[in-house]
Amino acid sequence: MAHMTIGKLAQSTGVGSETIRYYERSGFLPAPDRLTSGYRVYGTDTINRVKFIKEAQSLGFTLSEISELLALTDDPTADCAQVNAKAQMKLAEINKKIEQLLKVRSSLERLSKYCPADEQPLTECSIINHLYGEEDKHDA
Amino acid sequence: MAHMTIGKLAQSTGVGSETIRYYERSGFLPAPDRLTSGYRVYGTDTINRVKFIKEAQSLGFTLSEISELLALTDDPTADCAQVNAKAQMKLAEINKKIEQLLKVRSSLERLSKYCPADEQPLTECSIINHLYGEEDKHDA
DNA sequence: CTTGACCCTGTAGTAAGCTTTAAGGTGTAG
DNA sequence: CTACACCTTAAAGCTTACTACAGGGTCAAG
Repeated sequence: MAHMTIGKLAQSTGVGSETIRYYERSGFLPAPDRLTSGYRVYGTDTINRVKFIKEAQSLGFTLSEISELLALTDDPTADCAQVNAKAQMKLAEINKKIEQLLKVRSSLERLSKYCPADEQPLTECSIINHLYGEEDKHDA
Repeated sequence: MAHMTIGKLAQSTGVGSETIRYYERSGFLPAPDRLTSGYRVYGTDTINRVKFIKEAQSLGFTLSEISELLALTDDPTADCAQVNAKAQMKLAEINKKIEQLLKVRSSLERLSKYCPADEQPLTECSIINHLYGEEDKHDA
């Protein structure tokens, strides 16, 4: 299994062949060797690189950020501090998103709490009334 | 101020004129009356509708969901339960997102915690090692 | 009457990360 | 030899919510 075509790589990494070609086109994966037929041939190192991308995505990194991380791993003078800085930036972003969602959740929970949630007409609906800019009767 | 052109509506609602035309094109706002010049003319009801859209967006609803909410407000047989059902679905979505982000945050925090974060080479970096699929030495 | 702010339409571009399509060549099992 | 799965390319399409542009018409002030 030292050498494989794109379908095998796709299978080994759990992504589609099209996605792999897309990664190549976009510069996230290097151009692989080719058979005389033109078929792409990959070694196991590419499996690792694709898995790296997937793992980093699951940690919330975008492809362009991942591309920067990959560049660091390809740079012999790169150090841990550079990687950690990126992790800290991502953590800050994630914290911000969590904050926002918590706020949205509590607004929605509050509105929903006072909604009769039955066959009342919408004039009685705390949610609709709020959306139409009316003052809430149940402000904290 | 009972009647206004698109610029005034935009100003009153804090969105751009282009956005208002976009909402119309997309069916979120009804086609307004026109002057002989072709200029759109709006009444104050449209201000409310645009504000409704913005408020609902800030609660995490997408435009197509908002379109459903607007359809309910235009339907005399609609009741509160229908609105609340949508609010509950949105709450469930938001909760799911929050959960995911909390998981991602704790992964990232853990990885970062064990990263030397100094001038160590990347072979010592807990973050990079994790991304390359190596087992963490510090699993809980 | 000119200037400048405003309005019109239709089309295309943006971000992000793929997915799909069209039209065809290759490799292998039976 | 014939299926049939697999591979190739370039280009377009998808989603969401706008935003920008080109090329033109309108309105009010001075």
